[in-house]
Amino acid sequence: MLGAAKAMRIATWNVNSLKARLDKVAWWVERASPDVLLLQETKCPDADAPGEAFARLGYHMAHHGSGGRNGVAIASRSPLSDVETNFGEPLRARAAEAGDDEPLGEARVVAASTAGLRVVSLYAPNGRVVGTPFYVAKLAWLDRLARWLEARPKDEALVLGGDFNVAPTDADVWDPRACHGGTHVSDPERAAFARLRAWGLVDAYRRHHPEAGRYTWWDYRAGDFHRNVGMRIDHLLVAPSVARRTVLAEIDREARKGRPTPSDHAPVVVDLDAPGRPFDAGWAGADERIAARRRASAK
DNA sequence: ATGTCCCAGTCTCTGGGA
Repeated sequence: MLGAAKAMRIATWNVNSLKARLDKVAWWVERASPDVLLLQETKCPDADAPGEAFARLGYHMAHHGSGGRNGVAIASRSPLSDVETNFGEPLRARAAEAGDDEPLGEARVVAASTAGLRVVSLYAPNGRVVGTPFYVAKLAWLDRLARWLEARPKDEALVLGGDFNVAPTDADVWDPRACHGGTHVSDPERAAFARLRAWGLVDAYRRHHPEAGRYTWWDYRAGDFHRNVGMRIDHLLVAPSVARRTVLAEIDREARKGRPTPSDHAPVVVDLDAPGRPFDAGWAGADERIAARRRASAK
């Protein structure tokens, strides 16, 4: 080998309002120093996207949002080109033609080329309740995502990251029985996620971490984070050529802690190429502390 | 515990969404 490629760090994070979280995101950028950061639920209109703040941190930014809800972005230390929003759909016309107008009309995808990669930041619909029109629209959106993917060249250095709102297996939820019948875990949602993997995408976190109990989202209520009552619904899915380059993957639960209020999601991080510095994502000892807390509260 | 947080609009409170 003619010298190892320089290490590169990619992260995805649903920040639950980029405006409310700007200081926390800036702190985390300093902490983790990602080369590429995929953001979801910015809840910003494009005109209010904090491009200047990111420029001061050393990042180029592409943002797609209309404010209020949803909103996605890509921040990269390298320039961004060929920016595409919502899979290149004209926002409403072709979506309505496909019979799944609302979710496709929302700002849920932005893609760009940067640092030799094609990166996609996505925010899948929540689905609310199984069997509702919102759930049906979520499945339609995931189907559209799969069809978009299946039309891509197989040898592309693709990174598909974001909040998929799907926990792929029972190992990705705190209690399969408690979750049964809800969204994020239903067979059709899991089949939609499996279809992305069947095409060839690799779940980068699982490639490095087979253990259960590792989540990316915890409800704000009822102390769910401190009891580790969560789900792994944020993912970095990477093409085979990128998967071979991954040397580390982590979920940074430190980012879910503290005040002012954090996002209800934690960032997912993957490092490519040469091993960089180790990443203490805050899980060391956490399982034992959570178990002890459970034993104490059960008494 | 129906438990919190964020946003927009009705705007120092309420309702919707997650």
